[in-house]
Amino acid sequence: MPELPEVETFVRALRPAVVGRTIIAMHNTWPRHIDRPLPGELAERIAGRRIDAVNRRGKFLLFNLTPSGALVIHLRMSGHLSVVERSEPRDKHTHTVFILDNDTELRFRDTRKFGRVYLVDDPQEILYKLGPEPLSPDFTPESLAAMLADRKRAIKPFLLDQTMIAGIGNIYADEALHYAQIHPQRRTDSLTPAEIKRLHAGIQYVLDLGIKREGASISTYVKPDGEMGDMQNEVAVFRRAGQPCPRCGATIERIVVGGRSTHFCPLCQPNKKGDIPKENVSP
DNA sequence: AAGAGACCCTGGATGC
DNA sequence: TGCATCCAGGGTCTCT
Repeated sequence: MPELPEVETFVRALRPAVVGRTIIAMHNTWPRHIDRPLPGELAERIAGRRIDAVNRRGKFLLFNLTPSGALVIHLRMSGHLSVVERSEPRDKHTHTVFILDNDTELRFRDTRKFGRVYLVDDPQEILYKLGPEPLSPDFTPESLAAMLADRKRAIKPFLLDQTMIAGIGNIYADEALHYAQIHPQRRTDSLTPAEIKRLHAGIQYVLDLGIKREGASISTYVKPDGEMGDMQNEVAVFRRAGQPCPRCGATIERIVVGGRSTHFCPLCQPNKKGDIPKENVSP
């Protein structure tokens, strides 16, 4: 499932293929893919606009358009974007297509159909609720500490809350908590300064590694070119229940927290404040 | 504030 | 072999 590193991988791959291209038409076979405006109106309005930049905010892709506006895409569970020759046959799950001015097209394939497309004047219409970018300088241990102290909930759903921190999904939440040796059900206001520092480092470490490895091909995700990412080989706990923890060898468990399957090591992520076996402290 | 549950979807896994 | 059923998973919404 595309999270921040997977979306970043799409952005980097698409950028050279679409920047400077003009969209000449849009085709859609699944109207619910288009959040706003109505599909017919989007097709009419987007034709003739040029893509000037491709960026990411949280898990959203942003295509800046000239003379105005932005195309915003969220891939949700199974979305995939690629730019291919128009002559290439379309996959049956390709529901939205932007035809470009050089005989290529930007294809939005989405098996689960949860993805969404928006054409807006100002992306803030969609993005205003998002929390900070976890890899930006304004995300610091201090800013994280302030957010955590302010509420009383389990840390795992906190990490998945896009209004707190933008871009973390189920894989990277579990991995960051394992890195930081924090139990997923720990209350946000119970974390010690040392734990918060480790969590901050863990979030940045796993997301950065995810980007370097071009995403985790664990369920359906593949890179824009159809190849698998490499992050699935670096994963310590996610979907590894029953297997040994790479840090301490204990058996990884799966529980449900906030309605999401959650994977953790019961030995190096104990559910007690500060209770970390000293032989298992990470290097 | 925050948790629980429903909803949207399909393919893969499991059950019979 | 084949059919029915369950489940994951991000985000949004409603209810408590």
